[in-house]
Amino acid sequence: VRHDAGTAANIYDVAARAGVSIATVSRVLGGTGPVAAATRQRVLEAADALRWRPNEVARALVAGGRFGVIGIVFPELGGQYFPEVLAGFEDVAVRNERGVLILATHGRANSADLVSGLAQRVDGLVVMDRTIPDDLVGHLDGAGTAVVLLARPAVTGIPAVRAENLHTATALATHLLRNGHRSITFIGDPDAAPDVAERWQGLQQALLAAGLPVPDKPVPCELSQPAGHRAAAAMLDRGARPDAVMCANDEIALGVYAAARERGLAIPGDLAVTGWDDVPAAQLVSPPLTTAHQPLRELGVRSAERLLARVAGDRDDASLVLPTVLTIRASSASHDTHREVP
Amino acid sequence: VRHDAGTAANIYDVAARAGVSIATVSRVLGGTGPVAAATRQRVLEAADALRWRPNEVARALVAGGRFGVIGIVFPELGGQYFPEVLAGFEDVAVRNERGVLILATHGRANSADLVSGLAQRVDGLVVMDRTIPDDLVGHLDGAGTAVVLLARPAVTGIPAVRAENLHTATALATHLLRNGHRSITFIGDPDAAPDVAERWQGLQQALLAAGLPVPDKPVPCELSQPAGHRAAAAMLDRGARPDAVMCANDEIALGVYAAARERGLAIPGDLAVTGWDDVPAAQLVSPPLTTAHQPLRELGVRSAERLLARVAGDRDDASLVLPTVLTIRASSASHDTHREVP
DNA sequence: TTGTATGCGTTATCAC
DNA sequence: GTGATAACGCATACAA
Repeated sequence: VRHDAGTAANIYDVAARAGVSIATVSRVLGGTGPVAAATRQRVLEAADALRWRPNEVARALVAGGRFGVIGIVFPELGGQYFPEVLAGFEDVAVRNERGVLILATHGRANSADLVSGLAQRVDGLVVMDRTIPDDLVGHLDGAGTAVVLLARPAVTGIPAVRAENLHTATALATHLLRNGHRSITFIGDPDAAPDVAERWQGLQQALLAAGLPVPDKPVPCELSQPAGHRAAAAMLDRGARPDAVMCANDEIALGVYAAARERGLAIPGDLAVTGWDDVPAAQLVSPPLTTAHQPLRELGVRSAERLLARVAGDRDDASLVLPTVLTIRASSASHDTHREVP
Repeated sequence: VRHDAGTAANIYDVAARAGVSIATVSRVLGGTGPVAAATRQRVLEAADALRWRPNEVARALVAGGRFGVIGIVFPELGGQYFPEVLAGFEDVAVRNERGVLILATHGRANSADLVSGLAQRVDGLVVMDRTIPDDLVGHLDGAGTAVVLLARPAVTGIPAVRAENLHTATALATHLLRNGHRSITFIGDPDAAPDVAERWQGLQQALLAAGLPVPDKPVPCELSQPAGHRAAAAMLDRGARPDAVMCANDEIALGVYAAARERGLAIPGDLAVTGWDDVPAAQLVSPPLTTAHQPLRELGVRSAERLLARVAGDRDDASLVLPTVLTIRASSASHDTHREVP
């Protein structure tokens, strides 16, 4: 006499109501093994009446830890970048009938524990940036949780999915140089993410190749608009006035816009600005922002696909680099052709 | 002789290595019951050597379905709105040591099944918009999965968390009327979300109160920038030229900006525009966009908090309405004071 | 303080 | 075609 209220029915309740054994109930719902049509009908009706659905946890336990769930670990969740990656990831997951578990480490000290816990509840994990130490990555993958890395270098035996940074950054810097910008400041923290480090490196290489002085350090800055605003304000207010600033992402660049506007500086007349990511706002602001278009959504899609393949036993550990497209707009034009009255 | 490779160790392996029973191992790691210091030490060392962590699935099975995971169901994942809500939700979850499982229904026909499946793996679920039918909401809550509704009306016994819409929309429309805008078109689909329906209703009420003709239907439009662009283009190209458009959200409004710009129409000189949400881009575009600021992140925070309370047994079913702040910027100024040359 | 035995809800392997 | 029953990995009441 179960199924009073509050408590969900279990397989025994259904079996009793249909007058069969639990084995038969399991066969009917799992579609495994032969069942007489009449029996199947009775079981289905009983399950329906009791609103019973097999318990996923018990199912996962007997399956030896197959959950039908994949996870993704972000450093943060804000901004435009991570949500777009997540959207692509989720799309693939749902298409393949997998649940999606997410975690943002926020630089917490116990990130490794959090991720270890997460790994216990998923079939596989996409790990982004430097959210956890390399040895944990290796251990998780060795312990039966498939792992794919995202936006960071690969680890032996474990594939990474990334977007191109170095060459695109060099090309972007070269574009600025061609437009007559000589002093170029990088705003962003290379230690914040592998992607940022590569962009900074790309700028350095371009300056070196042009025979220009290479700044030894960037203006450190978080990847957010308020941080970009503050960093640019501080820079400009202490009298530093480069020809151009190359920002680690679009949000920083939009913060620079605000700082420049406050100080009556014209873009690109007084200061050329470039971003990275090509967020929707980049083409709406004025002047439209020169940036590098990363396939954000596709990063999520490809990493999810690789992860599902690995969960299914694929041992291919080749990394994947997705193309980034330089997107030139008005914010990086030469001073001469775009001088405006502030 | 377990723990060869590839396979994770279990509690028996650890117990054997430490020379104790599995009960003792369980006690040590769970912190339940008394254990001699020396024994505890041996167990800890064994667990460490085998890199063993208790299996969360088995643990959940024993606990009768307590997973330490909460879930949230979105209609979609794109745009600026959902990610921000998610960020707030995730923050509360992690602070309370809970995992986060997400699902976007994308209007799929089998959404109810997907959500039912999700409910099997979480302690509680925040359900947003009209992603699943009311009776399923009631059933889930009755079957042991705590439920909190978000951005939609409450169901008997189940609380909802929402942001204010009706009064704010009326106030926004009244603001437009005061600025001399007489014909106001609503762009957005009231059937898309309860929030949108209330905004549309607010406009109707304001027009009615002002004794002006009330349009019988809005211009239907998805909540995205491209859709807003298309809808506005179609409207303008068929000669309809209202004084003002009130958009269901900011993304639609930004699409209207693009359509207006293409046609040489000045905002607000030829067409006043308002949005909803106050996304970051709203203050960056020119002219800055008049909108209504919803506490997006707080919607996520509050719904997560209510959910955790319900998971813990709280039966309070009072709903919560968060304040929305009308944010007047230049895009809704009167025609006279802001006429610009296109 | 520690060990033994049972149950959580399901699937799968046997018999029948 | 169908029914017992043994795992799956862990927590815990009960014994010792």
